[in-house]
Amino acid sequence: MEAGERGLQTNYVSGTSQMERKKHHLLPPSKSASEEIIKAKSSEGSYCKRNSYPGRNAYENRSALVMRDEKDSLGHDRGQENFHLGQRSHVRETLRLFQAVCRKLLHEEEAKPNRQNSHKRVDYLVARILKDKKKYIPVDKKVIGSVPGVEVGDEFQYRVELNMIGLHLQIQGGIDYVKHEGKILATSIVASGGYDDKLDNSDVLIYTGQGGNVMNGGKEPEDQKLERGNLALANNIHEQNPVRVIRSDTKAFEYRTYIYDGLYLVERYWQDVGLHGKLVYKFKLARIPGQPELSWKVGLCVDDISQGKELIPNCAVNTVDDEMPPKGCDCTNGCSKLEKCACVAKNGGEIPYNHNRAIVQAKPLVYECGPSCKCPPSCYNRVSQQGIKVQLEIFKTEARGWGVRSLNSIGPGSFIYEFVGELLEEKEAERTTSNDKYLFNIGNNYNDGSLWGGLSNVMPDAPSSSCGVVEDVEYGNVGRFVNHSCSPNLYAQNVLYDHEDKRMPHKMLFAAENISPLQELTYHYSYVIDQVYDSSGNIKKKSCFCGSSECTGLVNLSN
DNA sequence: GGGACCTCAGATAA
DNA sequence: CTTATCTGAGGTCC
Repeated sequence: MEAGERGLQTNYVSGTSQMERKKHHLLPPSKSASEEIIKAKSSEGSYCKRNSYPGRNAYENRSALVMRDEKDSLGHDRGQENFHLGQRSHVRETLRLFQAVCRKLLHEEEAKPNRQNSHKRVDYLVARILKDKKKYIPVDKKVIGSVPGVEVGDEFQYRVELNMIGLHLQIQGGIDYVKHEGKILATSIVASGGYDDKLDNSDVLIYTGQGGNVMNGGKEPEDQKLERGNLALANNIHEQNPVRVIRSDTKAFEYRTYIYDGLYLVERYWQDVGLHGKLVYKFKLARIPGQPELSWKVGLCVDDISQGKELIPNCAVNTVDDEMPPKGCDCTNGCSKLEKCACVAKNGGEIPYNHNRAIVQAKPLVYECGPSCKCPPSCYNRVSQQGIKVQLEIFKTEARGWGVRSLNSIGPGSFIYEFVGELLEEKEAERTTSNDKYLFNIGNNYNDGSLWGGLSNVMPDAPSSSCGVVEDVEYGNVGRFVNHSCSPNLYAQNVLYDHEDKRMPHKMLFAAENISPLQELTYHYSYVIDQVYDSSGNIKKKSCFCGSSECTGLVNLSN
């Protein structure tokens, strides 16, 4: 295999013939960028990259498309695999950064007393900033077929995110296309119900063409023309090249999401009379078989999934005893007067959460309003104390025993659950730890880089320093089932609200990124190297199967 | 109070 | 340089 070809490969294989396959392997991201990434990532823990991608339910049994490739030529596909994994962390990093800065700016907007001259479109603003800072995934030419690093089931909050990672390069347009050998071919579409589409749950999608002022109510409706996006989609039929489909789910839990639904082929198109009486184009797209099932489809039968399995009840109240609580704030208006609120002061002058209850950024310690505060439960500074909001489920993973996943989409910064454990002095922890208990340090997530100075460090991948040892005991909640990952999607945040003992903060787990339904929740067990010994004095290590490209392959703990 | 509808400013690619 | 575009926020109406 030529090194240069590596980047040309996409994960897509439709037919069996080499000729057919070639059609779908077009227009890669830049070769130099790909090679750089491969170099940077492939040396890290390669043997750990087994069956699953980091924390993705739908990928545990991997895409059949890739499997087929692996049969063809093993060496070749390992390179491709590495490339994908490298790109994947790149993609995740980019999205996290975007989301983190969005939360930050949104937070600032919310704090403004009058919203007159405020930026209404935080998404555009942040997109611009990241573009200027060259944080976008570089795209030399538009990719036809799978985009490396993006997997079926991935979810996004804003359209610009699709643009940022090269999944769909139109900011608002629904049909993205590229010129190829004198013809325009559609590369991706966004189906969000703006037009009169048939968006049922089958693998067939009837997509309405663009134009005709269907979306623009101000103008006279016209017949749609077979040009631009419509022409591109029509051309796809002859070329048989795949189209990436991104669906919008407006009925998602909490907020709307865009979901990457995988590759489709345009089968035919026709004209129809639209709602306004003018002609529109309709395109029939069929999902290419062999791709991972979409979780939102599975989500339609949530009841089936949860049957016979344990659904987690609301988070157990913490185990801290009832010492006299400290004095809280006297705010009666939900602590919106920042300069007057005692709790806000403890947080450095701001409420650490957005109005949508997402934590803005990791801090060494977050002070929520507590029982002694006069503010109502609806106060923006009461989030994690209100317990689990997402539906969690314990499930059997492929290679890691039991794990935990959510039945809902989870927005970045959302509170997930409280780790209920018991604080122990380190020595005592060593002494009392038996083989089957979880023992690990909970780091504090303090990150000193200012947002603008250290953009890439806004939301840490893993706790950094340690400040105590927690042992999960028998009354431990869902946290005991959450697996370790070297590139986790949760992180632990210290929170105080019902007492002021900084040695015993609540360990609250928040989402570090957008998490799709049924995707496994993981976090970094921030262990301290060489700290855990077995009974004969040997350091305990355990193979790690998290599948992350950053995986070291070993977890130093007894598990 | 929430959902459906409207309006309007918008950034970018074509 | 226009112009089109399955945004996204905010408002209104029921």
